[in-house]
Amino acid sequence: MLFRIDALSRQPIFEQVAASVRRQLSEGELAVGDRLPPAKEVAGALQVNLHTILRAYQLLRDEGLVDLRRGRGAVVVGTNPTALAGLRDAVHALVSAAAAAGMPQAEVIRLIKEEST
Amino acid sequence: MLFRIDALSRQPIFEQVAASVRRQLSEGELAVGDRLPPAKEVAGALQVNLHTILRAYQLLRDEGLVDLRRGRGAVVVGTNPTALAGLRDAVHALVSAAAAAGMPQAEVIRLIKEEST
DNA sequence: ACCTATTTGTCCGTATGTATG
DNA sequence: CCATACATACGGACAAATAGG
Repeated sequence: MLFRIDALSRQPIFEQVAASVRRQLSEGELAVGDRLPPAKEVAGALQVNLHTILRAYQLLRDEGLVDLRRGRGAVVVGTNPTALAGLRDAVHALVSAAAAAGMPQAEVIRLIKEEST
Repeated sequence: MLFRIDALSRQPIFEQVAASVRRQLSEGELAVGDRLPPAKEVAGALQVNLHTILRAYQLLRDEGLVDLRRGRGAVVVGTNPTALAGLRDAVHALVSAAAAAGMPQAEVIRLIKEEST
């Protein structure tokens, strides 16, 4: 996998790494189900700190592009404009809104059931 | 400002701090335009690392609740009435999307729980 | 069922940069 | 110019989940 980082750029390193992954996704060099290299490996290759790569990965996770799990790594999950992707966005939007409002999960589920009827 | 942290909780400290702010927002103890105490100050009071507080503040920023600027601090920009309005919309959008995808309610709730973790 | 290695998650500490006032 | 306060990055430590032997 290719990660090109410009140390002189004013753009943060973690942003550059995330952008690198996004670009490969949009160009089809990365597909759903593909696994990103372990953060430690990327950090070594780019000679940057492990945390910086993990931060990039976590950013991609927040964007819904990858699934991040301990012991398993980072797996591409997004990038397909399907009905399910829209649904995933809807879930994310709802959970974020609930968090912003300080609403507990149980109440969110109650609202879902109420709305479904 | 009150920040209560439970060191024994399995919930991360930065999440507890963010939740603390969200709660004060939803209860009107914090209003738009109010400024959160400097991260350094909170860190000192709670005896946790500065970064942990900054991470909580950045999470709140990502949720659209506060505006974060260097030298200026963290200022509340969002509040619960708007958040609650957005939440109603989010619930409606999700239920509609689930219906369109033919997804059963139980599965939607499972997704909510998964996303909430 | 057990153990080990892998990999992300969180937190701490420190240093330096940069925008604001 | 100077103090304040967030932003990024580095490094280290330990925890927790996963996978494989």
